[in-house]
Amino acid sequence: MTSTSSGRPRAGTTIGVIARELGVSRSTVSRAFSRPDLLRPETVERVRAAAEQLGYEANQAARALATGRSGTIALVVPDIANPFFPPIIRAAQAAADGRDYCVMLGDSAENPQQEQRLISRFATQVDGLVLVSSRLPTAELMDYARRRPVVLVNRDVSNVPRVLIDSTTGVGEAVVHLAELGHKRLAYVGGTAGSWSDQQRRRAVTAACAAYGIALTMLQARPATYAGGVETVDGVLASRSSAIIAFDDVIAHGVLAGLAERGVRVPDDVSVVGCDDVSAAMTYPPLTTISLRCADAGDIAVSVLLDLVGGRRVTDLRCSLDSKLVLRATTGPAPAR
Amino acid sequence: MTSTSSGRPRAGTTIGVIARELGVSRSTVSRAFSRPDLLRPETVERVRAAAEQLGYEANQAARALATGRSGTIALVVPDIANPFFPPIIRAAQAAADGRDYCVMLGDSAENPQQEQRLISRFATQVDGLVLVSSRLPTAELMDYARRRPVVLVNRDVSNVPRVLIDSTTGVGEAVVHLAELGHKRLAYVGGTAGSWSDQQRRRAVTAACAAYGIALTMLQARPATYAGGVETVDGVLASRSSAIIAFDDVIAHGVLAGLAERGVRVPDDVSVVGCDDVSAAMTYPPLTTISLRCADAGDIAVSVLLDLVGGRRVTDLRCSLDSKLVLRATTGPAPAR
DNA sequence: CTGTTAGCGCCTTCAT
DNA sequence: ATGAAGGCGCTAACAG
Repeated sequence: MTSTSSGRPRAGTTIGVIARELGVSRSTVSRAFSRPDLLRPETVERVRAAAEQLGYEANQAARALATGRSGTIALVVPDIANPFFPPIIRAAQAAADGRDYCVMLGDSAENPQQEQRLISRFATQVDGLVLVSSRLPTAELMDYARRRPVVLVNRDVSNVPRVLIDSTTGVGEAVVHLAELGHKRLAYVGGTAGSWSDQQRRRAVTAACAAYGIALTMLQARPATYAGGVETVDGVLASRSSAIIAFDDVIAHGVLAGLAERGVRVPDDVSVVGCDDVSAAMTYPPLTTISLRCADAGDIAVSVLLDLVGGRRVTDLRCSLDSKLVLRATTGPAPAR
Repeated sequence: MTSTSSGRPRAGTTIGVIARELGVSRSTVSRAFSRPDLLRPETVERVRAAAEQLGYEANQAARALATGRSGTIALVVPDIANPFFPPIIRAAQAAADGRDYCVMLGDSAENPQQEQRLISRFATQVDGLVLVSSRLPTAELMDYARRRPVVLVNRDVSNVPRVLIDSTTGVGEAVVHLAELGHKRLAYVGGTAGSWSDQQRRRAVTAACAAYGIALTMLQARPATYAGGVETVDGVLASRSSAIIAFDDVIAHGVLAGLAERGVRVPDDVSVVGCDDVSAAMTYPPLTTISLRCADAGDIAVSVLLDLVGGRRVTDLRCSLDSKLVLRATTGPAPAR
């Protein structure tokens, strides 16, 4: 027995049977749900009661066919298992749910072809899409956006609405912090080459280091994973940097592990800063990192998308979310030379 | 410009326009896609070419309305941001995609009410559901399963198909390993109270410790998070255990942090074992942990579900996936008393 | 305020 | 092997 008092939804309870039961037309039943404002409140109530009692559940497919809207949006990400994305997905799903929308999830496995396939598949059956860290060419994204509502996250394409998780301020703070600790040589360990985020961070470190007279070595974790972070350590050491800023927390942890393997102490010998703050607090030693507003991004992206779906014309929306440095245990004074 | 040679999908390309274009009936066009075996190969080819050229995309809603099947399944999890789930989700999505199905994702926020809401919402519009670590009462799950195809992951309800990520063997191996290292007192730090997984692990440690004459202290991280793990450390220390098995890697890391705060060395003073092996390898120090076949679970759950959807009658399927201990850096010989 | 009348785009018997 | 006709369940003018 379920706890609800209604009879269990017998398949095949349509507006038709409710209508017959109540001696009204099917339109009336339909309106009781979609446009109750057009009905006498009393009627609405009667219909709803009958529906409840008969275990009626609207058929979404039928509704979608009739209205042209599915009540569903798509969300595609490069890799669900990368801890950067779950907070975004979670917030996006919650936001959609709050507006009575469902979300279809796609994982492109960092593969543009797969991403394209997913988008084409989804495009025909959702009201709009959120594309996170898309790996697709700009022209293609503009193309998609022209046909259906699209919101980008962490991809800056003019004329398509986008929310950007901006690490600039956080990176700046990190460099200042390191400079104040007396560091003179810094290494940046980049992530996915060419990604919007990586480019942004490269620019930010470059600018900040220039401003503070810090020598900067540009490295790249390949692949952009924990293992890639481990391997990058030789390069870091070769550069004689006393501080490292990594593209993300995962790579930072790889760097940490690589450093430890070689007997380099953190933060005594070398300081390390991560980025994302998504697993940083849950690991030992606690990683000093740049905290990003990922959840906000998911939430906002969906809100914007649903506004678009609702017909609001948005003119080149570009929402930038700031970041900040969070001090924990992996940074310290530069060692004496 | 897109790379495909086909014209861009003009909205409103239906089987009707293809039919007219080719001078055939709509049935023929329809069959070219859904039942090509009923058509002359040559006809199929002609139709497909025209469709391609006109940028035809089947309308899923219409198809769903006509056939009663949506080509979509639902996947609901308690918390996307918990690193245990993404590998499952990822594999499930990939498996669905491979069979041309879409997946709707729901996050219940560990909340049974929310889970119920999501399920009701989804139930009407998907062909089947995968429920991961469901927090719902058994009776209710059976009820749902009676109406639509349902596959459970990590929840053992008889007569509903389920795939269980079994930690028993791994826990056993962990206890043996610890016993061989000379540990006499062990603490188990449990997770979400009452969850299937936690119960299973409790049983497994209890049995193994009994077999090896190890004194066991049962603790519980509350909440079942990193922070909860940190706080549980006082209890661990009070029990004078020299080894700890934690419910999952996240809690294990909390324990690690708590231990470090109090100056307890790992593994010199205390050994720690996690469970899941999902973030364990990507963190420093590398955590000895019980490796679970999460991705397999997602994959299998979806396969089974789609078999069910396809009409195969499954009689009380119960698939159990074994686990194994993975040695890394957080276990060592018991300290001399 | 409510009923009537047409579809939405596709699939599917039933004929041919 | 293909066409004709009806219906899936709902919404949306248009009347009244």
